[in-house]
Amino acid sequence: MPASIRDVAAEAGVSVGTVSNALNDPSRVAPRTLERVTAAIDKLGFVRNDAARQLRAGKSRAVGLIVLDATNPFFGELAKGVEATAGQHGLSVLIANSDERPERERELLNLFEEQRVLGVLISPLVVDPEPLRKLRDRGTPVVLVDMTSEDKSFSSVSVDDVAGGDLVVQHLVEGGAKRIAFVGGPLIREQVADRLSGARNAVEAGQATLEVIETPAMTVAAGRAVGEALLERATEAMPDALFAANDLVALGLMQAIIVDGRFAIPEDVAIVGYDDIAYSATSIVPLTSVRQSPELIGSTALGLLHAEANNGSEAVKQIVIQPELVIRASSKR
Amino acid sequence: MPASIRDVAAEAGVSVGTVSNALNDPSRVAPRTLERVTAAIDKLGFVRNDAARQLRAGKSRAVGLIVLDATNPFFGELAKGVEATAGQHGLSVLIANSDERPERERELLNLFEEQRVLGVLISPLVVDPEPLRKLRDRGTPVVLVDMTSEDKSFSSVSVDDVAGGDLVVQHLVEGGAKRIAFVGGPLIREQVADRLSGARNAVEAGQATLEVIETPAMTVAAGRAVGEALLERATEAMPDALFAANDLVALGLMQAIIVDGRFAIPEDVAIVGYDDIAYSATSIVPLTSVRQSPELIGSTALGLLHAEANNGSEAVKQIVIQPELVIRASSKR
DNA sequence: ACCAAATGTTGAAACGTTTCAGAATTGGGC
DNA sequence: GCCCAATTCTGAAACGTTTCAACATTTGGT
Repeated sequence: MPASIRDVAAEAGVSVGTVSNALNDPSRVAPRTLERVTAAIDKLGFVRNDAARQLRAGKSRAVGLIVLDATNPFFGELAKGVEATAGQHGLSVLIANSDERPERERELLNLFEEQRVLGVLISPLVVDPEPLRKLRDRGTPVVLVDMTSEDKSFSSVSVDDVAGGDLVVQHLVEGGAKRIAFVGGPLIREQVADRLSGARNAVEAGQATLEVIETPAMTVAAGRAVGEALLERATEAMPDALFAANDLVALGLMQAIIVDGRFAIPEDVAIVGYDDIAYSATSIVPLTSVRQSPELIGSTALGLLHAEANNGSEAVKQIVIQPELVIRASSKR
Repeated sequence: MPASIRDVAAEAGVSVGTVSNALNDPSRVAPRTLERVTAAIDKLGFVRNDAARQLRAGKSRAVGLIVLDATNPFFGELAKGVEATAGQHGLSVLIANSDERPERERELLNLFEEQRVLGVLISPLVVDPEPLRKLRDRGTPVVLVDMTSEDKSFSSVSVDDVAGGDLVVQHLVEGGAKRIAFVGGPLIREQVADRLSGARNAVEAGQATLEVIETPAMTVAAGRAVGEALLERATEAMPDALFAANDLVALGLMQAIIVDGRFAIPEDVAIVGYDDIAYSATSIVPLTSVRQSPELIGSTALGLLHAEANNGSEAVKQIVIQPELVIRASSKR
């Protein structure tokens, strides 16, 4: 039974209304009174009960963030961006983990709605927008993170993967690449397809050829397998530049080529990855990569949420962030 | 203005008490009534207001988790362990990020206390236990995660680093290592010192020598620097086994040795790391490492918290988890 | 058919805060 | 000393839920 505002009022010899004022707008209470109230609070160890405050206010000062995988550093950085911007608006952030399980995602949405959060930021799992739409229609703003919304009724923040692919291939061509291979997959994944499509744009503009090598997944192992296959080719059939659809694949390619030992990176083969995970900078040959700036995504998303919470649906908009090429040794020549 | 339980009661033609019962213990209400209530809930899109429920109940069904760095996969896995076990007890988890900043840590503790969480799991920043002690004394159980408590008044979950160091060196000696080097630092860090001390125990039991090479930090770059220094030695002065105090250092050592090319891993030099980060399994030569099982730490910590919330301070205890050696190619011989 | 027990339902109180209309006090100008 | 305005303080209502004693209805045994 923690001390309530009533206990504080009694201890300080004032009314509860005064204590409340002292808490929320100290300028409205006389200095002497304020002092007594503060003393009483300290003495009793009073801590405001947020449930009661929120019940009265009808809504909370918290936003919910649902990420796909707390283990992925990408989402950690995203959360940091969200938290930083939330702090500026006096909001707090509740982070939860859908673990890529749809039923967990539903549970969390319900939990957040019961909490009457100010809004929800979500990196959605499936393309079943029904629960999200319902939530939004009942008055909780929803912002999609790291994904475009098919329909334009949700705010969203995503990254321009076409531009990213374009950047990479432009850079490779400028470095003198003639035979480029794109490695990644499956191609049905929107992000992969967009990166490839950006690469195609850039190749057409330049003087190079583009070969596509599809992988079943984007892992180090998949990259290594493709690398070993490439090394069996005649030397003249070897691409002189590899664009991997993410960093893990790029690291796998790099490992295969280094173990083989016949080709130097970047002199004989340049390699570029995508995502700029922390380990890219520390690989044997530091990896050129495309940085998506998860922190920026996070803070932008929170900004949209805040706008929508204040101005309603007229504030809905889709923001596309431009990626950035981070050039390191694996492609420098 | 979302629908309240009162609106549902009116719609269904029953009293609010009945709706509440239907929500919390459906078996207590007649099937026909239950049906009407459910229909009314669906029709109105009613979602329970957790603030009111919590106000009435006096406490919430949520626990707070404060981590040092959301970006570190270690804490992501920890969070998963906590969430899984919390789910079994019908609790939800609010994750927040202290970002290694003391004032942020205090803010979050206050936020959680205002929310009247059932308890707090914290990977504490500094050794100023005062705010934690106060929180605990006001009735919120606190469990320290990944850190031993100097005094025994807090529950805690930590990992036995001495045992981990012992395991590693035992394994190396069994593989035939005669001249082992320990690489890591600074040695004032408790975890590093403990790992070294475990290594010393094992060396004394076996027939090998142990050299200590202290590093200023535990990064890939530091490991690579040590590796390059070792390679300048006469061949017969080269250690035949390297125990790195974490995986990043081990990866750096490995990179230096592979680039040099004179020594084979593990035939000439065995390498073992510590932490078993995800990238260890995918390095050029898969790395043997010591797994701390953050998920187990998390679920154990939540268990302690739950016990303390139910049984009070008599449930306080310190748990030390035994680490596990994961043997991969870098030390197999 | 009757009674007791079991089952189902009601309605008001209570949780701790904020809000706000109005009461009380203070202070300045004359 | 008096009046008006500005400042400060008060106290009760309201937020939406759960709880629980009391009331109502059904069931089953005889």
